[in-house]
Amino acid sequence: MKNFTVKELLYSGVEIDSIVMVKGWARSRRDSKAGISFITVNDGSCFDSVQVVAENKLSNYETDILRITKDCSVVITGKVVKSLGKGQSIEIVATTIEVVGFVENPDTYPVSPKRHTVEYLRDVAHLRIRTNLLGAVARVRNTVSFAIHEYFQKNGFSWIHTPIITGSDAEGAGEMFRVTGLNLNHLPRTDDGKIDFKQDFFAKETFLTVSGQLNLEAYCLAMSKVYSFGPTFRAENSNTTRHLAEFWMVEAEIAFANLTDNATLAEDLLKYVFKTVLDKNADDMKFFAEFINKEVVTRLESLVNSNFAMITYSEAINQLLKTKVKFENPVSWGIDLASEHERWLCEEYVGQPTIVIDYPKDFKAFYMRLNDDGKTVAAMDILAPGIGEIAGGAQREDRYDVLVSRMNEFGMSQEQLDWYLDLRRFGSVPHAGFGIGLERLISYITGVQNIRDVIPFPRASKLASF
RNA sequence: GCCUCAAUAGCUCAGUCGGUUAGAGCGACGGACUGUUAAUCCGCAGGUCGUAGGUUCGAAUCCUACUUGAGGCGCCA
Repeated sequence: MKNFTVKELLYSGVEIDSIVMVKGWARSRRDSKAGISFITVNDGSCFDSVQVVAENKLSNYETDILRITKDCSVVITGKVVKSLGKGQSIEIVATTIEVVGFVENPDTYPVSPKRHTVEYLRDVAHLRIRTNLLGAVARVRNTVSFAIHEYFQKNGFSWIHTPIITGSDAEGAGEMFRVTGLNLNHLPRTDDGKIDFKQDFFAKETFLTVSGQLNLEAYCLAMSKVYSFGPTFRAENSNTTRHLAEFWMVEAEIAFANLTDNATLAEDLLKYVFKTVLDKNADDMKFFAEFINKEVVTRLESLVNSNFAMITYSEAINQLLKTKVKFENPVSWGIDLASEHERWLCEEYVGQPTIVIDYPKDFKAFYMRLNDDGKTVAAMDILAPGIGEIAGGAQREDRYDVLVSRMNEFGMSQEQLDWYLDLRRFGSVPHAGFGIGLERLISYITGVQNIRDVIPFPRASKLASF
């Protein structure tokens, strides 16, 4: 007898009268005194559950089947029939139902068949996957991840596994977690009382990566089109709906390219991902549209068929100065855009994802290419309504002298990044890249507002359970 | 890190001005009914009111500290 996933049963045209086996978890049980019970079974393969009809002539009807509660694990064998009821085209008339694992204490089982808040479900992250919401998120996350690889692979990019442990403390993207093999109770000291990292595993200070970009640039200047996709770590004590201490980031880097090429690539990638999700996860997206945010489907559909808006920082400042909307943070050329400014720009002024380019050099990273005006750098941020910054990137400074002087402005030691400067000495080319926060992207796609609900087991300040 | 708000049944919440035995919905359990699918109806059980102090004749309610959570800001993806 063939084993089927629920998805195969519901959507692969399994023939009526086929004898099948399906395994999963009971979502609900409803009894009819006519002598039958209805058990819906979900196995995570798709949003919908398959309905199983259990007649009271089954040998374990009284002893087992009438004791089935939400999330008891079951193995069903039976015949596929056209459904007599509404809500599904087919159902399974069971010949056997084996309850593999009952749920102890169904009265206090954390994921009872009722609405739960996402805040509560975070405390039971190991069980929350059995809800419609978190199951749908998990499937979309998978689709997004695979689509990203698919896009790059179809377009000639190589996937580069940039290191997780880094010795560079100059990446500048944020506070870093330390990596050490030292015994924290007996730290070796140098003569002047500082910690002697020469005795540590790597014989130097090391950290978890905050970005694979610098390493990725090295591969870019040999392989032309590269990307990395993996976990990233930031030790910032950020307490928001859009920050995590451990998150996944996609970074792309292209050679012989400028900022426009970069923006085009990012936009094309995002559209591909949106289209793929709409295509593969229509039922999950329908659920988000119904229960989370009415607009998640329509806004993705319209994005796929339109161009992202692009605006320079200077134009953005002009518009922010023109509007009658009052901001907490005063607007003038030279300020870093605050959340309220970004939100107004993409939500009110433009109304869709917006690429802001050419920021003042003073608050952007040292590696961004200085524009000819001497005041701005070739940076770009992609802002998404409801989320804020979803991607950030830049054309890189490819001129050795300019890069060195920028590093000096930032008070950075050349010694530390000598290898990075080498890339400008030996066959340097204009190149550009960007990073996309995977969780922010999923948050935007699904409408699930808190980033902690779109990653399986969130790590954030004071949060490392499970 | 800063600001604001919150913590009462398994979950979501109500609880008036500080006053007798702390309530509802959902869930669970029992029953009725039904090809049901967020079923419906009836019934029953379920509480050290986040923790520790304090004020008071009396505290879920007022005060202090702590813990945890949420939202906003900053940092950013």
